[in-house]
Amino acid sequence: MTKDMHPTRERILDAAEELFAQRGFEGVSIRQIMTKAEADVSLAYYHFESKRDLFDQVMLRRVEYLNEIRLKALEDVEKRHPDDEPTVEEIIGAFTQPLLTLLAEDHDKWSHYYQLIAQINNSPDRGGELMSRYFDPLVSRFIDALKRVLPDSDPADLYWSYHFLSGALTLTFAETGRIDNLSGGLCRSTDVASVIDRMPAFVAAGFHALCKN
Amino acid sequence: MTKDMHPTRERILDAAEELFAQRGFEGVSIRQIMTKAEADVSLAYYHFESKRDLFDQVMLRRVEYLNEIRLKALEDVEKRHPDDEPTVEEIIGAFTQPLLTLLAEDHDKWSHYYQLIAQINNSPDRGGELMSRYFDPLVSRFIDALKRVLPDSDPADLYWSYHFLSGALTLTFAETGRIDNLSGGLCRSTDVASVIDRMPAFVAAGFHALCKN
DNA sequence: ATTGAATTTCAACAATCGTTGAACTAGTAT
DNA sequence: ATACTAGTTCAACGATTGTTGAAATTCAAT
Repeated sequence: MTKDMHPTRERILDAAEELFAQRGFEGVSIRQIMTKAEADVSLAYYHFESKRDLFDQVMLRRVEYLNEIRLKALEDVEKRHPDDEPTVEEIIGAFTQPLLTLLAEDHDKWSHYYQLIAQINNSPDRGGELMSRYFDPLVSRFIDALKRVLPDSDPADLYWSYHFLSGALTLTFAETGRIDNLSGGLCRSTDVASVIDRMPAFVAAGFHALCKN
Repeated sequence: MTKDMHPTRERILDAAEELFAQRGFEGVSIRQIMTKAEADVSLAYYHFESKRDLFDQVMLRRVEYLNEIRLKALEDVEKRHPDDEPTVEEIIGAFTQPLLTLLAEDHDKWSHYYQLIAQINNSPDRGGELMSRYFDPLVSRFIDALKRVLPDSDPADLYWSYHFLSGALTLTFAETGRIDNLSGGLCRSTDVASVIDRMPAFVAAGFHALCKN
């Protein structure tokens, strides 16, 4: 139990995570967060330095764990192939499946955090900067692995392929309900199992089409 | 010249479009918009009913034209195949190329509007609702065309494939600069030509992999 | 020159914003 | 009992928010 377990601090982070995810940083006030957390407004400034710091701590609370399990998934794939090379599908699976599995297993815990990531990834203002800070070391590790599997491909093709993957993945995280409308209820944004079944195949085919050897 | 050409109104819409795109609806104040538009604060309420109405008019100003040219592109593809069926690549090209061509030809005019769409598409709050209102009639038309080309595919596969396409396309529109960081400058978010060269191939391969006949 | 409508300016409103300092409570160690 | 620290409450600050009403200006039509 090395985790910071102060209960009030955790309640504030939970409330902030949900509200930031739904309405963005500027769309939510400290008062709304503290009302949802059932705590006094001033407690926000006892446990955090500022609104911006609160936002940063919301991001930091879960990002480290995510990067850990995704790195481990990639290392497991590589260990499974001590002599030959893994497939593109296996590497992409290591990138996406840990996230999707968490979401499927405990939707209430992860959905808001993923929605927040979706918003940041598509935010022209500081989205690139924030996503790079939190995820690029891990992403570079994955792209290196893909370079090894596709050694004769143009690196630009690989980066753009990752870009398309990133867009597809984070729109899934946003869970906007649009696919529900569009399909007349046939598909549901929150149906993670359907995404697990389909996204790796879709994305891997895109990589193969673009990053030919 | 049937367009509404009131110059002040257009300047307000231009300023609002750029600021909403960068910082979101709640991240921008009327005063900031009117300062950029070099007009008095009250003029916002002479030309528009409210901040929300201003936002809606920013959206409406360009959406009709976009839907027109994309529908025309699809009809052109279909006219080119009076007897046989067009390819998946052709239909996806009709969906994406008109948008990307506009962006390549007049980046200053369209980039902010596209950034706004990227943000809305990934906004958990009202993103699904807004995107459906503005684009779903057109999108349904495209999915129907794809159903005709892939008659034996599961419709759910088609809707999810479109979902992945939508995510890849709108993250491109966001132009966050992340691919610039990640690739160490090799790729640039604003390089539309690179996207035109790659996205249709990537996405079409995904459709084929998922929506087999 | 005068009317009248369209457009713009100026001043202000109540509400809410992020943030702070001082007082208060609870519990632990001396 | 006392002192100390962590956690919490209360009241308020200056600034900014969306919005409005009335006055001033512009300009074409009479």
